[in-house]
Amino acid sequence: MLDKTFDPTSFETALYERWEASGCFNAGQPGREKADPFTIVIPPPNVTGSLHIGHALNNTLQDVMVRYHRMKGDDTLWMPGTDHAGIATQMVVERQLAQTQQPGRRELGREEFLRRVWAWKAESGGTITRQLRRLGASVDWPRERFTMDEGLSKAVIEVFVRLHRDGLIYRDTRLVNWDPVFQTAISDLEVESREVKGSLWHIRYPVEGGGEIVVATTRPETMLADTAVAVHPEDERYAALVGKHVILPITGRRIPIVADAYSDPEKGTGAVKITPAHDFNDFEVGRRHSLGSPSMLDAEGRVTLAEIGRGSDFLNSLDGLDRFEARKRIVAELEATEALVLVEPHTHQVPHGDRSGVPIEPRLTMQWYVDAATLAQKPIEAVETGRVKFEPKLFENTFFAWMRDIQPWCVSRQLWWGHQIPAWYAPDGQVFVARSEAEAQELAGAGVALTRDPDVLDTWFSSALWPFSTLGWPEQTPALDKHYPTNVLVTGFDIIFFWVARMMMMGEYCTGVAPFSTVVIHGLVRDEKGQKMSKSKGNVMDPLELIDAYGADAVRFTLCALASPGRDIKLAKQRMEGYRAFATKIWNAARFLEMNGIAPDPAWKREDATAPLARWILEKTDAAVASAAASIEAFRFDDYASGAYAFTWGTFCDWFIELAKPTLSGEATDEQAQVKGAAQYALGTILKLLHPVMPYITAELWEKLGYGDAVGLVTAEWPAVPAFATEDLNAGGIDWAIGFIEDIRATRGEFARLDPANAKAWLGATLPISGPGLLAQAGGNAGAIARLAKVTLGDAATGDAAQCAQMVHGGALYLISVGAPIDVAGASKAKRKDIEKLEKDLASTEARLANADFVTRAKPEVLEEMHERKRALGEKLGMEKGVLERLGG
RNA sequence: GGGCGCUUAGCUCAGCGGUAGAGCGCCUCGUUUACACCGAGGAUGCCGGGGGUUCGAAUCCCUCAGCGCCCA
Repeated sequence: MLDKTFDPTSFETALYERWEASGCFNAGQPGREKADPFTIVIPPPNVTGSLHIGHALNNTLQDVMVRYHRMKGDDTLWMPGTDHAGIATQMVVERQLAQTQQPGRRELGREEFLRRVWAWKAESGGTITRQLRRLGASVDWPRERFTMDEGLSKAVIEVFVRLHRDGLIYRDTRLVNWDPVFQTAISDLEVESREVKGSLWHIRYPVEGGGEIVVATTRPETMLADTAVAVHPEDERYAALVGKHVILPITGRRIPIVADAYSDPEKGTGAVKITPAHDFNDFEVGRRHSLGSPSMLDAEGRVTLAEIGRGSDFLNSLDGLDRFEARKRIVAELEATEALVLVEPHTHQVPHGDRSGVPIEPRLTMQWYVDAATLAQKPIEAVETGRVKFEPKLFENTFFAWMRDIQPWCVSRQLWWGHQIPAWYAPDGQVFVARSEAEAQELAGAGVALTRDPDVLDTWFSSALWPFSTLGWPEQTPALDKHYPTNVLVTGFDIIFFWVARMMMMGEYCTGVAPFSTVVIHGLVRDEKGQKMSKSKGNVMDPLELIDAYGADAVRFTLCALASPGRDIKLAKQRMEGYRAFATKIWNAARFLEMNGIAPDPAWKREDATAPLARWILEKTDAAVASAAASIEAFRFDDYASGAYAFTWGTFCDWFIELAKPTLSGEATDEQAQVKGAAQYALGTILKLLHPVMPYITAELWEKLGYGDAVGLVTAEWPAVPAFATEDLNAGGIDWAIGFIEDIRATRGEFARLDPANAKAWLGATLPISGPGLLAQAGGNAGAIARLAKVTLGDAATGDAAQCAQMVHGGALYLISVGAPIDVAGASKAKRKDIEKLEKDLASTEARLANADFVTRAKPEVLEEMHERKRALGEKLGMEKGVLERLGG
């Protein structure tokens, strides 16, 4: 017997353990050797991470698809794992070392430090994968991969070597985004703009031979490395100065005034200082004018005079100062020497490292670059030709915009944790890229001393290989053969560039095909006010806490139901309460069936179900199954959830169970047996239907009610929809009965509504209702109608209409004898309102039919519908007027 | 500044050419063979403003306004 109260926490964890232990989530289930594959690779979460609500959404959607396809009989693989998150992980371990007063990274040395990182990973790297289990994610755990695994590392080396061989990876000296905290290059995507309230300093630069030019800058300290002043070629104010030189304050260096369209005459003074080594735009200007590009900051963001030379005592005193301290001193010095003209408050966007949180420095260094523009060609074409589709399609624009303007991808990082670049240098600087040191030595020749590049690759380099490296590439493994290319990638739109673009570039390059055929983009999960969740705002919702409070199924269902394609989700706890109530409803419905001796019947045959109610629920069930499948296949997770909800609660609980009660409580007839048979089938189908989104409660009920064991549901066959399914959705007049019951209930309300004293007396009472042909029309549903509408049915309309509640239904008048006085005023008011509405509708329908253009141009079926509408409205209007008349109104 | 979206019932959102839908909330009523995390009934919409296309527009086009996101 089911417990009276539904408590998800009492069975969720145990169920998951059984599922996992049984291996039912794994690909290659028995008998599916020849089945179609269905494959999703998880976008590998950061190994240092923990599950946030965005992961919960992302993985719920994947799980819905995966569980659905598994039930459809596909050989389904959901590949799990994590990425090694170079900077984040190194940061975590370094912080841990510092907190426990252990020697730092540099003191430990690379080898020992890496040993510590692996130790950390072994101990703490499983947080997020444990949490995925709590969510119910049905991934193939035995195949779990990590981007630093041996096989995946081998793939990384292989790709690097191949790219190098093909000239698609090269070393270059360019400006990179430099993170002074981590002292490494980071990618554009790891940089976020933050609005900063700063100043615009106007500085006077004396012109050689007399005069001056005032430049405006947000970064005065970089003037130490200025190599020019630029003015707009058409700016008449400065035309005479172009070609002359200025003498830089502080360093005393002589630099040219150049004409360059980069300078905006409208901004500041119209003259800008050019510091090629410290600004991306200036770097371009420098290149156009063949300027030098000395740096004035070192890797830690401290002033260095190494490239600009020593000079005055003041200049020399800056050596080694932090960049912000140097700015203060330089501004003070400029002020003291009256070189500072003006300081304006100025709010501007400053790039910050997303991990370190400090302003990044553009820094001129030699790094390894991937020729992304070339690699992007095939992915672009794949999307253009529809080989890869975005859902929703709109996001293809975002993809194109980025891919068509893609910059060289800097892949080297000055870190220790990651895939060390397979490049070795000879003493003369010659580079040998090879799969191993031995291979490099072979290339270099015996006896040449080789040093390996100390840098590692960007984490995204290995993540980009994830869809095939996890399946064994570069080996042509059976798994790769079967499951690659994968079917779907699911990700948030904020991460299109990280995942989608890079996986597609590498997939096309390495395997010749796109790594997936559909990209499902979902929105961000925000708080109920639509604000982004953040720790600082304190509005973060922890999915684990939500699961504890509402159950994993309710959390999953909520996310699924709210997942309109590509739209952000405003998540309120209230929604989860609502869907927890849904889970409770299912539980109670199951209990009701159990209490009525309705049990799974493997021998049950749908052909035997001839009773109208049985036929009716079977047909509704079939329609719900078809619609759920179509929604999931169309990636309409919201439609899937709301359709299943409406069917389960509205159709099955509110109508089927209620209509079945008279039969169930009566004699053990053949009809009762049929209704019970249909009921057990419908409930079993509901459990299957909801299993992709609510795996726990469905499995628990599946087992407790005796449909099978909870593990079995995972691979149970998705319900079949027989061909006769939608033939007759009004089997035996059930739909008529429902409409009739609804009208009686509404009529009661109208005729009792405004008179509380009487209302109470007869709202609760069973009243006689009669009308022409009623008993014949009600047929086998008479008992149910009587029960649900609280009436006793009679066949002919008799009695004094003025003393009865009157109901117009389907072109006939029905009288409900009332034991107490009816609310004449209230009913008249309601009728007048009905009549008004009917008159309005009729008038507009008639107007349309009177329009010659409409009659000649509208589709025939629309025209016919209008005629029928006119007829029905006219008929109903006439009858409602009669009702009002008899009421004396 | 450039690009993309959004604006539909009090709230959150579906619908995207044939007379407006859901969930939640609200109001009234209700201990009936599961369920008060429930049941029954009800109210509520110039579908952001304006213009156009069409026999017909929430739905297509233009425009304005407000909001949001991305890129510079």
